Amino acid sequence: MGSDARVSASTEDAPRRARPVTLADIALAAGTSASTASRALSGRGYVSEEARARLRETAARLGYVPNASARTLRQQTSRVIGVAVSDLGNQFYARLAVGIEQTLREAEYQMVLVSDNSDRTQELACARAFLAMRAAGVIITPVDRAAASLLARHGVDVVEVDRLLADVECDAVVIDNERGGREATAHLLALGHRRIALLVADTDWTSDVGRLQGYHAAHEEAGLDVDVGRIVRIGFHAPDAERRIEVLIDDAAPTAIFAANNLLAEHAWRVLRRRGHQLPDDISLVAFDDVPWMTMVEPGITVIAQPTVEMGRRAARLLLRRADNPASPSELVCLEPTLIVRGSTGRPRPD
Amino acid sequence: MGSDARVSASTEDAPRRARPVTLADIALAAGTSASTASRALSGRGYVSEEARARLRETAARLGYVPNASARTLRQQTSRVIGVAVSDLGNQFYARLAVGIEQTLREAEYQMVLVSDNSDRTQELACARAFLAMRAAGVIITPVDRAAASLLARHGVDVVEVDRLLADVECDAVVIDNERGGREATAHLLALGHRRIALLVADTDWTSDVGRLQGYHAAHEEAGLDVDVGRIVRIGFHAPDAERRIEVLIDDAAPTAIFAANNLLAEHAWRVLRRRGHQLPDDISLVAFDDVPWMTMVEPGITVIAQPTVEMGRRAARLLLRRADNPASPSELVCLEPTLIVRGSTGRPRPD
DNA sequence: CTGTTAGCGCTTTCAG
DNA sequence: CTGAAAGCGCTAACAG
Repeated sequence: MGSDARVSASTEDAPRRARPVTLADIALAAGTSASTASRALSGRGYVSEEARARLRETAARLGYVPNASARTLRQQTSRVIGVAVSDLGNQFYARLAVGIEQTLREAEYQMVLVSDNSDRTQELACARAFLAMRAAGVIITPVDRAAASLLARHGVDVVEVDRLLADVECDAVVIDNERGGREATAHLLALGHRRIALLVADTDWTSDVGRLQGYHAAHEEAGLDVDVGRIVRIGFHAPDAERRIEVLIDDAAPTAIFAANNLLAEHAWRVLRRRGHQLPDDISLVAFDDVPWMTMVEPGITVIAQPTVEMGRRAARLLLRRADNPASPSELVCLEPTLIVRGSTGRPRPD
Repeated sequence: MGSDARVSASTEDAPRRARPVTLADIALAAGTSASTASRALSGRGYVSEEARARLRETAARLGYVPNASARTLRQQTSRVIGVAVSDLGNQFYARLAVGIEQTLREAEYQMVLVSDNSDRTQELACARAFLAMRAAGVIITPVDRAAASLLARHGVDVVEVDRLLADVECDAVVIDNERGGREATAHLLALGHRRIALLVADTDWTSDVGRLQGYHAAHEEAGLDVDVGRIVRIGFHAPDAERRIEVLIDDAAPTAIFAANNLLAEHAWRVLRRRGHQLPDDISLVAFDDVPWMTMVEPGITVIAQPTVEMGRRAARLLLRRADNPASPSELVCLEPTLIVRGSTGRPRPD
């Protein structure tokens, strides 16, 4: 390729790896002291207009970039917010991060985003890293109690998103998973389904447990018993996910499937298509967590949608609020999911 | 885990934010000096086995977390790598980040991920933030020359990913966009298409320019002229993207469309479906950048696939290599895209 | 309004 | 092998 067209520009004027410019350099160049320079550039404390202008100009001319470490060390707090999510490759978490960042940016905080791959060890390592950088707060989709607990013990504010796990007091943003699970199931029951399979992650997270409870509750409200043989718990990276779904279909002969997250929905959908089951005539499918492909496939997937980006924004706002008012009682924000009916659900085939 | 007593005690009311444990605290508790404690815990310098064990134990017992700011300030460099991508919500960038993080984690670097929303101002702000935290290096999907230039001027190693933009020497990872564009177009030409529309982002990035050139090159190789009326340049967040695609279809009556990124492919696909065009009978579609929905819709989308995660990994490796050997000449890694033929392309309807 | 001074927590000479 | 001392760059008291 034509990579050699990339000429090295005139590096003469700027000595390559020059010592970074410090406040002292600026003070010297502007004929003042470091403290005045600090006051002028940070905007805190009294500085004459004249001096401020001169220092601003000097700083710009010299290409001054404040040293965040020095500032953090001195002030014992940073403008960094740590964010640890379970899986960046999953659009749900990516969109959460988008919402968080929007809000933090407006408040001039720096998001430090990390993916912990749903691994307790990695999550704990993240927490430690956030502590090491003296993060002003942490937003986390928790995998294990240890991380939030460690952070809280060190006085770092934590906001849990998507699920509640902490055994310490902290703010949280979730959706009403029980209601979501109930509405998904009730929708199928109302259509006349009586053999509804549930695919749900095999965690003890409140998100999955809530959806499972909703599934039970809907049956109960309808005066129906649940056959636990129709409930399949499948871990995040289970390599045999699709085979287990096939077995479920063969053994339990469900007329409908409720897939309690977007990944399981994708697996279920692929299995159904591969085996030639028609949606919704042969089998109905309801998903949890609306992602773009669900409106692209034919028919579209009926889904319990989450306000994902908004969840991120709210989490960030909780943290900012607490930065202003550390004493405020911990708050649980519970947003509402929405049933969106598309073509993947219909009446069951008469027996 | 430790005593529940301290947790419940501190949850009660006041002094929440206990002073963090420092090296001096550990030294004191272990009856030694801070320097020895530092040597013991960081593993650099001579420490007796006995002292090392004792200090390690004390540090663990007190819940010591090293202060990254102090260390960075002292050592004049950090273990942080800044990563700025154009759009976290786009799976391409998310997967890039996944690859980067994998590799950095193994090398015990901390990724600081930021989305700059393809905005020059935000990108520059990110660069400044990375400078402020004395990042050991930066990986960037560049939007503007200014950011890389600023970083390089301050002696920070930069790796560009996905496109080449810098006017300074730096490492980079791209794919052969020209070849990808050529293969996509040649595939359509070979099928007999003669009116091939091109949807491409309206940037001057090498990625888009390369794909455009490939489109031209394929026509040239086939001895065919390009009608520029079939080329539509559509910006990232263009609200009228789909309307412009409709106009294109109406005005230029293409028998095939080459959508040069996953977003444009999605727009094109939605327009085609909405208007009832059958793929590939009425019109063929080739995309660039394979994402999951392309194997879910019917028919599947023929695509030029990129090794996205691998691109991230390679970028991280370039940075690590340069950390070891700062003097090494700048390297351009160019990976190969792959044509995957699916059902969305076929012979044009005979006129 | 401005300069002096001190010190955040850590690492690194440099002597012992 | 260990400790004392200095200092990274910045800001907050505190005098002037």
